[in-house]
Order: sequence, then structure tokens, then C-alpha cells
Amino acid sequence: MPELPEVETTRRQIGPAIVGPTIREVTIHPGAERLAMTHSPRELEGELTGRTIESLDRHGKYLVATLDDGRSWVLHLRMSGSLVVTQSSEPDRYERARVVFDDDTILRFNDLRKFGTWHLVEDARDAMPNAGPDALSEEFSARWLREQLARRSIAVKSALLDQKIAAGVGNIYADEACYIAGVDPRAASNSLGPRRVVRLHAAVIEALERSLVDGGTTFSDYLNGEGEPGLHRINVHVFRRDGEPCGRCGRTIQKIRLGGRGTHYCPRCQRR
DNA sequence: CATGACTCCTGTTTGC
DNA sequence: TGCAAACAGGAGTCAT
Repeated sequence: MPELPEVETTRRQIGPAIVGPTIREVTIHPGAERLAMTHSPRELEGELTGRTIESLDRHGKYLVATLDDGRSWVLHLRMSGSLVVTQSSEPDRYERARVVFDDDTILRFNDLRKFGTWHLVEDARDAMPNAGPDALSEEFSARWLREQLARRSIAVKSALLDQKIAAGVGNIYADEACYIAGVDPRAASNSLGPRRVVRLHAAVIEALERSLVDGGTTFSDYLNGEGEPGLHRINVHVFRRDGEPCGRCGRTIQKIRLGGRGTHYCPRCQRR
């Protein structure tokens, strides 16, 4: 559910509260055992207890907490996860784990669908072996995108969803980027000319950054680090707007299925 | 190699 | 209205 802008919003909100204090207690609740990917739940609780977080970074949709022992605690929210810092100790309905710090800060990991993951590893890259350049980093360049699109013939949207190509882009922003660039999401990746690739590259960044300044997009269950929904929904051009008129040309926005994912586009503004 | 189906869960929406 | 199937901001695995 959360994509790059939502994860980055979460990072900015919870980072100041959880970087510094010592972890006093970690609890992975019953039924959420699968959260712990690299250790048993009890082991992971024990390994994290007593540690402090020196920095909280993000790569794609992963959050990376660097611990004082040099290891990385890598968290992924998957479809329905959220991280919230609160004062109240009342558990949220879908709280799957919590971390209590020695200054009484409480970090909750809420996750209705239980797809979220925690890795504790020596090197953060070990927890995200398929992550390519972060979509908002310098490494994600127009040249990189051109080279990656050229070497395959998959649908453009499928390429944007490939974390090896652009880490952090998910279903919302893949659709939005295709719309902004005027590219049919079904177009073959190696069929785009250089100018269209440059447009698409700029569109990916524009879609992500426009959402980021609004604190991310919320459709149903995403909550940011303060437990509030993002405001970006009003700025989405096509995602989940099928049946509504295109803001640019007025044609009805269509919804199709592409690579197993719901895909939204304007049949007039977006061409192959 | 590359695609597509299936899987992990639980709640909501859609369609008959 | 009722009920079941489909669908949901993700991504790994396993056939084909």
C-alpha cells in the first residue's frame, strides 16, 4: 500500500522520535510471527532490546534503522502496514508489534494484512536484494531508465513497478507517471523513443515529489507516522478514477488489468 | 531469461 | 437483501 512518498513521510515523522532513545522492550504480538524474517520472534525481540537507533533511512519502500551495534533493522510495510509513534498505550486494532523506548516513546507497527516484514541484518542490502536505485536518487537517471527499458520488451508500467529499475514506485505512481508522460501503460518498454523516455523519467519524479509535499496518498488504510491519512488523494490524476473524466481532455478514464494489477489510464492522452 | 499464476492475510467492494 | 467472488498502495516463489 504505501509507496515511496508514504514511506518517506513516515520516516520523517517517526525518525526524530525513535532516533536516540534506547529500546527498552519489543513485542511481536501473537499471530504476527511471520513479521520476523531473519530470526524467531523471541530472538528478534531480544536482539533489538537494549539497542539504540542511530539513523533512520529509506531505500525504495524499505525503512532502514541503523543500530548502535552496526547492524541494520530493515522494515517493510507491504500492502497495509503503518508505523505510528504515540503516547497512548492503547493498542490499535491491527497492531502487530510495538517498540517501547526508555523515554516512554511507543512505536506501533500496525498491519491489517500481516504482509509486513522485519529483517535484522549485518548489511541492509541483504534484506532488499532486488532493490535497484531509489526513484528519487541521482542513480535513477534518465539514462539508467532508457537502458533498462531498452533491454526488455515488457509493458512500460510493469517496468516501472520493477523495483530493480525504480525502487519505490508502486501501483499508484506507476499509473500516475504514465499519465503525466502521456504513455500508454501497455506500451512495450523498448518501443519508447529517447524523448519519451526522458518525459517518463521526469514524470516518475514529478508524481512522487508532488505526492511527497502533501504527505502521501491515502485511499483506505494508509496512515502516516502520526496516525493521520495523507492528503494527496485530491491530486491523483487517474488512479482509481475510472469512470471519471480526464482532467486534461475529458475522455472517460479507463481501468484495465495489466500484469495482475488494476491499471488506470486516459485512452486519449496516453499513446503507445 | 521472461511472463504469469499463486501465495501470504483480512477487510471492503462488486456483481449476480 | 444476501452471499460469494473479486479486489486491495507489495513482493517473493514456482511453474511454464
